[in-house]
Amino acid sequence: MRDLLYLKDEQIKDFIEQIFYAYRETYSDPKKILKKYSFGTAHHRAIHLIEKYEGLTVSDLLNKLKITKQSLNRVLRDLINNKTILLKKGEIDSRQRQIFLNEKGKKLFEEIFFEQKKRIYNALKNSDSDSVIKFKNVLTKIINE
Amino acid sequence: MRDLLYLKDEQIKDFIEQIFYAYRETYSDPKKILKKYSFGTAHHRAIHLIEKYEGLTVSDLLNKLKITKQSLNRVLRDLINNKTILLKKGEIDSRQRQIFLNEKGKKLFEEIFFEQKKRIYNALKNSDSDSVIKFKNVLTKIINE
DNA sequence: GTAGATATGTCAATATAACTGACCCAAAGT
DNA sequence: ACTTTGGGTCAGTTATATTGACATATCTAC
Repeated sequence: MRDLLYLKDEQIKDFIEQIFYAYRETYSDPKKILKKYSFGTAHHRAIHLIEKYEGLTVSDLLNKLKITKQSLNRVLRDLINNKTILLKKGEIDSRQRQIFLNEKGKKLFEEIFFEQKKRIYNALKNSDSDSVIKFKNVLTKIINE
Repeated sequence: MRDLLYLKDEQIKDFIEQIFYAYRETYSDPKKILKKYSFGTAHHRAIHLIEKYEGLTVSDLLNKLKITKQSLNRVLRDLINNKTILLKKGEIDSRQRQIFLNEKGKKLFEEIFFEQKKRIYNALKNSDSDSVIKFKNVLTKIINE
């Protein structure tokens, strides 16, 4: 049997604590910028995914965020009113809406990302690629567990 | 110069996305148990830290959670009323309050932790110790950046 | 020993982001 | 034609955080 002595409860408690801190700090960094636009972290998460998965549908976004459509709708409405995103009818299925950042949204994303990437970049720049790969592998396993 | 080609923006965006998922999933698992006691994730985080740092003071907890004392106070009041925690006067400085889980709190913690540890344990059990160490190192760097 | 700083607790109002439940329309699939 | 799906919306509620003001007890420094 594999040696699991390094995997004690105290180690697991550490991870649970650290995952909280990592999330909180990572999403705290761009809050000042968001506030300029009267947006919060809910808007931030949506913008992040819309940039990363350009043209994704409302239900795609719902599945990633795992919130109710009522909650998402408030966020999307704000972003539309602010001219940060635009919705297009789905090409294949015209019931669907595909979501895109417009020019203003792209600029906002870059501003947010500039602040947010610093933390990750600085943490990783002194790590070797093996550490980066292993970090990602473990993170993926935690998510898909 | 070190080769940083593996550290592109798209990789960093992945990490930002994955840190969100990892946090959300890790803290979702015990929500059913918390609900039985009419507690939420705010209570959960407090219980976790009180268990891990037994006897910590109110200001220690504030520094870890990084919320206002008014927010924390609501949580602590709920936990005290529920007889989950108890506060003792600080031994050295009697202005301080040291926080402890009582018997009921310890049982609740174990119940929560049992649910929550599964995800982390299963993710790590098939990883070698090098992966676990490197995962922790990167996570620590992200937090302390 | 008194003045000021510190640790904690509390009242009140507000903001953010989520929830449940009900209902609507348009378009697609059968 | 009928049902299902994707999306939007109204209304009310809950959970968790905020700001600001103020109170009390205790410690520290002079």
